[in-house]
Amino acid sequence: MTIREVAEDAGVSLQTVSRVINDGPNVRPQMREKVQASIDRLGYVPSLAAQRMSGSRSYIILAINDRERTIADWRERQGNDWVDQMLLGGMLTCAKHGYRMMVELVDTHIDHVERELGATISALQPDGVILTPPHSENRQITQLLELRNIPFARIGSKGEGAGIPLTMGDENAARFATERLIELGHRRIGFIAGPAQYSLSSWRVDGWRAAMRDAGLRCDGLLEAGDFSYSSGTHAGRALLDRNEDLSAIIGSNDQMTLAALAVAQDRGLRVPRDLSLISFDNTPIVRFSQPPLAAIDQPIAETVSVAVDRLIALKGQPHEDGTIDVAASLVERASLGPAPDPA
Amino acid sequence: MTIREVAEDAGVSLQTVSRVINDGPNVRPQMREKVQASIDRLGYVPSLAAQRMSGSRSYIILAINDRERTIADWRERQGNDWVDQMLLGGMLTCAKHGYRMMVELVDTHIDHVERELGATISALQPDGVILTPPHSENRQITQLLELRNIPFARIGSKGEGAGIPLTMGDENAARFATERLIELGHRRIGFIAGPAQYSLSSWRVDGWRAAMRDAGLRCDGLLEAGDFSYSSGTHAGRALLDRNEDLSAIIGSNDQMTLAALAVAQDRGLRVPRDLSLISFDNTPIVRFSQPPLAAIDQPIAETVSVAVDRLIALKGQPHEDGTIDVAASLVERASLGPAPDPA
DNA sequence: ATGAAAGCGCTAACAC
DNA sequence: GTGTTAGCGCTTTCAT
Repeated sequence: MTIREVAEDAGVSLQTVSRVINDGPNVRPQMREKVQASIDRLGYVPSLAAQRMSGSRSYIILAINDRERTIADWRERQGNDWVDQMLLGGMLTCAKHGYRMMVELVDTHIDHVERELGATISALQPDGVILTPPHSENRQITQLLELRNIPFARIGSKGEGAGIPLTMGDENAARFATERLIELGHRRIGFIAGPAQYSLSSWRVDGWRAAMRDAGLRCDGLLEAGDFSYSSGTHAGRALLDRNEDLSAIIGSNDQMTLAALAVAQDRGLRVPRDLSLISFDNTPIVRFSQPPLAAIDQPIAETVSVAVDRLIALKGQPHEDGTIDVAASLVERASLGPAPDPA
Repeated sequence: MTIREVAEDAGVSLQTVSRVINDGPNVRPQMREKVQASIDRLGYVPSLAAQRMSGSRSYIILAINDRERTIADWRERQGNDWVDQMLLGGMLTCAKHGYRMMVELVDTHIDHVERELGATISALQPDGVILTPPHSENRQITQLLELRNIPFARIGSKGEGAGIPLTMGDENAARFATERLIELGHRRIGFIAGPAQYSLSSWRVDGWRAAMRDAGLRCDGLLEAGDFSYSSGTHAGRALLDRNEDLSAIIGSNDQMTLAALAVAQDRGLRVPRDLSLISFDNTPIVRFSQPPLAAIDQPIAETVSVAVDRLIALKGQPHEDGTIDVAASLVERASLGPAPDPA
């Protein structure tokens, strides 16, 4: 089935068929209908490769994830569904526009980034690329894409520069979680930050700090940083509890670290939420199954990716001018969240 | 960067470069080296679209999943990592061969299957397709692929016919799980089967039946069927417990149903594993977090998909002759598994 | 062992 | 509004 056969069938030129396919101008409605009828009857679908070849779009959006972390997540089977949520938002929205989403894993820290990504770009020639942390702020990557003139979205990035910046309300989410704890009577609220190479780590800290400050509370000794791993959460949890006898709540910057903090607390005989409340970030599936289940800031990954795809396709290469797009996260309350213990 | 520039740079014809790229014959080692040097230096990577256009392979393997079920899993965020495991096995193995994996969701039960899948095939022109249950045994789909001459793998399917059949040791796994329970002293072992439209449902039943028979045990009243949903597991669990006072173990054909059976048992005051042992199928992430964690047959999805990709690429369109490929599943023992209660 | 020519299916640019 | 022409980057013949 090629465009030629459709043209013959409809008794028109290739070009007219092409115009119909691409919703081009200068086709009489009547003609359009006739051609469309042939297309439908013959079950014709244009070849992506041929469309790409003739200089038009490739109809492919490429989503890029951190290779090492993603593979580790898959192998460990901890239920992290980041990729699934990306696919949910990305594939469906791509499909809506007649695009396809492809997923690619790219190493961050090695020096081959350019070669690795460059090769993928050359092979696939995607119409748009979606970068996720920590790639979103990798200069090598953003520069490569800018240079090659590939529109891209940066999830978890706010900087000016090229590419569409999108965030998931990190600062507000942290602020809101903190405010909720304060509302429940908590005064000493510890915070386990993510690693510094993720900008969102510091945004979350900012939100927490702001809420504490607004409530007239001090943050001294209440901040620890981890690297998103369970073990770093154990370490941070211990440090916070060691240092603060009066600690009554902890906000962790992801689920693994917060689960670790939960384990530390329970090891020390603290009851959650009676003695200690916990709020996590991410809301991956497993937090519903801890004892008690963890309250968590839900990251709207699917929607963010969906918005990114929409923008990428709508922009068609024109630069994005509207500043950072923020898709708000929300707090899912669960049993790990309770009123502050009486100041006995 | 096109093949032309490489040819000029190396001072050879386009053809020679093409031969080097494709490991073709009739190139002197010396020439090959020279061209490869140019390729490396210029960072040339052939365009997938152009390769496809000129009649050769598309270097794309398409993995097809059930649309409704997959989207439901993603939305519900129950931690089902089937797609992730497919990607783990599929993407990495594709990459090893210079291929890409694309994921596509296809509706099973509607009559548009042919149009829907046909359109995808026409657009993408994949070099191979991987079918997962229940698509693996959908005649409309297999016939379409056969007709279009697209090599495909059928996961969870044994029939003769076109396509490479692959299974995950369903019968043996069920048999082994049953034998393990018998070894632990269990005599009355209930089985919750999956829905009939999945062949693997009956294979698993067969394995259980065979093990029971070999041990001289009867199966009467011990079989219930669900549809893989939690609620169907609740129903089946109740029926089994209602009917069999002496029931001491249940094997469920997937995690959701087995978790439901666990809840039913606990609702009735049964302690697991003291009063009732449970073994599940799938071993998705959440079974580690139930109380107690569920012993489960681990489905080697990643490896199975990896094998499928390998075969698909190796065969290059020649028919597969070696019969069903079986990738063995294994039992992961967890706290839901214990000795049978004393026949007090 | 290498090169030249033809064409894959489509769209852009131009003609009418 | 519609048709014609050229060419995208590559691999396939086929010549040499």
